[in-house]
Amino acid sequence: MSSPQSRPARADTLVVLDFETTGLSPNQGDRAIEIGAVLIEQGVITASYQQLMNPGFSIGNFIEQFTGISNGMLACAPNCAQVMAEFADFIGDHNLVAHNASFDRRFLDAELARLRRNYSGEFCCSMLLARRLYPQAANHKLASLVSFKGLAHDGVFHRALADAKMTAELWLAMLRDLEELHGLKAPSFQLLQQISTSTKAALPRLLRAQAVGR
DNA sequence: TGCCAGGCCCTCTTTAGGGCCTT
Repeated sequence: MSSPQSRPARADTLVVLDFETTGLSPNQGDRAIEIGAVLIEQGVITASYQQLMNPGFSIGNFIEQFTGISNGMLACAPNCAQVMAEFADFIGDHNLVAHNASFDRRFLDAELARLRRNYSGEFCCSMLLARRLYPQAANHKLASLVSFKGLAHDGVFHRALADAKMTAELWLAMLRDLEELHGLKAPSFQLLQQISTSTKAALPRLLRAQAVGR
């Protein structure tokens, strides 16, 4: 439940996060094995967090190959409870962004529920926003969008901090495009949530209304 | 018993089906 706020949250001050996991569904017993995140404050990345975590069982070969995270690497990592308690402190009460946020939100909720911890920020999905802003992109996978926007990256994919940094750069690029192409300077986080979940048909009217209202 | 993700969007839809995206 959102608490009353005196003014809308900024869209350039939030935490961008990414989980690597043992599979696709915490409801099927999957667990987080790595969390990576960056804090963006007023459009600048000011802090980062990355930690492997031991899920308590061996991960499958597919995940080892997919992420480059091995069972050997996880054997000496702290357990999920230790890491997620620390990470809950990192995110604080910031709003949150992730690429395909419904996935990361499920794992964040599941891991924090085990600790009886909670968080007050709201999620916005960079993938849904990119679908609205860049319908001409070949697809809306994170790596494809990074290439589509010509964003700098270090060639590492499917590791939590690397993906969180790329998502953050994509998010900042979308903020720039909203200002340059649509006249939306310093949009609120709530407006970006609204844009990301609007229908394709409703988007032009929404953007016009925001531009006119300024 | 048999199956096994789930949320979101799009479309010749809406009493539905299929594709995308995340690991």
